[in-house]
Amino acid sequence: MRKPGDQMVKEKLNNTKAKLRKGLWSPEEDEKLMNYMLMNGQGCWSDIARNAGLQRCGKSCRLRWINYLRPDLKRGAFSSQEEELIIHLHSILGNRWSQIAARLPGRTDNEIKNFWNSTVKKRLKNINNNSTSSQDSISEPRGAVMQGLITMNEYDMTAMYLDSTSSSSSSVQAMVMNSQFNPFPPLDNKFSVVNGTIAGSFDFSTCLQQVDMANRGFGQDYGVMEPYVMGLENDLSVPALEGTATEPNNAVYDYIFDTKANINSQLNNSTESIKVEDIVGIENHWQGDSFKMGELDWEGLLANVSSLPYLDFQVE
DNA sequence: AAAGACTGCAACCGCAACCTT
DNA sequence: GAAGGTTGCGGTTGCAGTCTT
Repeated sequence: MRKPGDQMVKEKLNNTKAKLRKGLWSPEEDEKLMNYMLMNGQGCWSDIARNAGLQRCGKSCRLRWINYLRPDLKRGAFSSQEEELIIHLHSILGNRWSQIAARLPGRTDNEIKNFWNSTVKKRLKNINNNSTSSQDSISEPRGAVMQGLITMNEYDMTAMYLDSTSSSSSSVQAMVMNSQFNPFPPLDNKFSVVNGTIAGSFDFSTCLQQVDMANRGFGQDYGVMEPYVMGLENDLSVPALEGTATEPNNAVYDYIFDTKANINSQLNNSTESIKVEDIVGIENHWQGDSFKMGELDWEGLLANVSSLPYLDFQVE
């Protein structure tokens, strides 16, 4: 970075800095920047700031243009479809807001970040609290997991997701120890474990959420998390959940937590990494035919998701 | 009606990566 | 290769508007 060598340069810099405005943009400033951008297009931002007659730094101009003035920006609240997509993409990408924004036309990374940090996070947390309070005999986070395993209410799984990501004991967790245990039954054609052992780590909650989203698709409700339970039943000799969706099955969640602990200890010693697409099989993630939602090409968007770059999960 | 608490969001900050000289 | 300059990103902050008491 620049480190001015002499006092004169320093003073000049300070004088320049002192003139620069900060804080909220006035309508006049917006107009200046908008006009300049429409006339001249994008270029070097510090030049733009200067040439447009703005007492702002280039960085500030860039931010204002990208987050507010750009003509292709979509205004207004997020639709439920966008919300679903954000939750889904966040489960894959984490806090890579720019990458998430790249898959939501007309939305900015800042907007999505704010939306996540205020609306989504809070909503999921509330739902999680509600779901666990109805199971007061089961402690956290078990209550949440139990609830998620038993029912498929709208946000059970994402509530679990949030619960686990905010819990230090299960922040970055692993799920799969060997190929016999497949956390993604609907995706089993894609899920594979390297040499019988997962060679990296990923969020335990994420895999559960993947199952949730994969089973539901957009707007679908399967009621019970059947494939997950079937996976357990077929492969692990753990009794499947029987009867109604409200009966807890201690064996199932005990197994999951034990497995989780085992995997964690394995992964702590692992030095390799695994690609997320190997795990979730994104291109086969979405069931059903084409989606038509609002004005967006959701099918295209989802296809676009399949082109996500590989993500290497780091072992903690 | 007023004051304090809460919320949502625009904008800033620091950092890292990349490009240019 | 080093240093300066720019861009882009994610985390954080500050403030205006809204809600609650």
